[in-house]
Amino acid sequence: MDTVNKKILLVEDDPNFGIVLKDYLAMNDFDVVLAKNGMEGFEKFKKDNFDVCILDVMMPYKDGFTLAKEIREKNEHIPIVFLTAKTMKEDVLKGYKAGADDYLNKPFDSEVLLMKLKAILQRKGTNGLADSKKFEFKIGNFQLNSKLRFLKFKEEEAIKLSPKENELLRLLALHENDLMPRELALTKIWRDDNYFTSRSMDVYIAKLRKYLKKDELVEILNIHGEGFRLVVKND
Amino acid sequence: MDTVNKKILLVEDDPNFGIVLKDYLAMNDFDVVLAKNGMEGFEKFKKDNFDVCILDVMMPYKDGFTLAKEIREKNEHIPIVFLTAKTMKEDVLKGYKAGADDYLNKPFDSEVLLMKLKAILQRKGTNGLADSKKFEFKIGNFQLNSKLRFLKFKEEEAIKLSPKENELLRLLALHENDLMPRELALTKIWRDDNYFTSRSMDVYIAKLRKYLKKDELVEILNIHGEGFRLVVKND
DNA sequence: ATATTTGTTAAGGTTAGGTTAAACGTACAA
DNA sequence: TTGTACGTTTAACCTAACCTTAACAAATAT
Repeated sequence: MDTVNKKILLVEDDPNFGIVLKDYLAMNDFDVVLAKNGMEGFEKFKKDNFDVCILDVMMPYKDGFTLAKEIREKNEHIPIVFLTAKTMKEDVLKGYKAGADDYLNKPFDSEVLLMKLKAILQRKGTNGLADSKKFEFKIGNFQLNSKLRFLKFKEEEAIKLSPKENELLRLLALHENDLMPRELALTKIWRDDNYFTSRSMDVYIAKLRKYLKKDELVEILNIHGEGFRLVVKND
Repeated sequence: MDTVNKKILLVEDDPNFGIVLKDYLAMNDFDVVLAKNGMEGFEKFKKDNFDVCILDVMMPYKDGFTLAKEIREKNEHIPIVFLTAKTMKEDVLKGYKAGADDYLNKPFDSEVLLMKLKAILQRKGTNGLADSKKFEFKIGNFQLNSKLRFLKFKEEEAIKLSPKENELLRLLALHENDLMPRELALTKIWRDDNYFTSRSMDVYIAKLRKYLKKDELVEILNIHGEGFRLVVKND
């Protein structure tokens, strides 16, 4: 099962309201990253894996709609919820065009927001069967799509991954910054745990390291006798 | 894109409002089936394939939430939009629990409803159940008409496609930019999955690649051991 | 110091896929 | 009937992809 909380990117320029909402969501077992404007929001989005984005519409530098479009380019499945002070129809329409999953007018009932988040997460399937359905990952400046088996660095052309490379990297990503036990990979991916499969896995670790070398923020560390750890610096 | 209208199941007990809304949606190129209550709504749902359901909450015999649950049992992906006269919080919460995709309070702006429908249908994209009806596709600079079995590049003369070529390309297009599993094509088109049908399919992939070579934005990629992916760059 | 684990590269074998051409089958026309 | 046209399958050959094993070097543990 997953003991890890759902991660929310909250982009809200009003610092007072932002902090309050962040704390409220944190109280309800969400991990919240707060960004003060669209720019910062996009930077933070690129550096981490989120389950939902909550975007304020009215923001300096970059409004919520523009941000939403940028986010959609990076991840076409992540749910986006807009917050707006205005009930203006044009805004609503623009929001849906920008790929909104939901829409809330300020002031809104915080309980309704919670309910919407729950509903969205459930619908996207990231709730219950999280691991088995999750196939899009952000690893530093890389984007891993383990369904289509490719790894993309920034705007470079995607590298195709072999099934073993793909599953191994996915497993490491699921345990990002944490131990991924050697035995886990062997039983899950190789379905056998012996000297040779273990050496085979080491070969794949070497391959992945070669791919990931492009980004100095990303590294696969060995924990002697235990397993490996996918480290992503600067969070 | 597709010339076939999206089909909506509208369940609304107020006959005046129901008819007006139905006509309004019909005017906007939806095929609408109107049901006067939950019972009738469910019967009609079972008898046809819809793209979206719009359910009134307050209805005699069977309310919208109950109906939504029954519908969900039959089809876990079909989008459901609730209409309610009340702004009551409990209703909203109950709605999301029942698997709502969206929510509208009466009176609502009909243009907003249209936008929501569009957004929902777009989001559900090509994996809606309306697949079987879809036969016109834009693939980069190509236009595929899988009913008339031709493929047209820009203003050039249309290329005639054989039945197998046509069905295979159509299946790829339905999964544009996503994995089209090898096995899916074999079972759907060849109705058999063995070494020879598989090789036959490869031959057709080669033929399609030859046709599609004209447009460098379009490409059929192989995902080793999984299937193929029709990639369209710059959309 | 010695044994064990890990890092890395390269060679080998196996399977899947890319492509072209010939064989096959069916429908239709002469 | 025989021929022709068309779509599809099978064959053949080749390349690419994938995974394992081997070999040796380096790090780590006992």
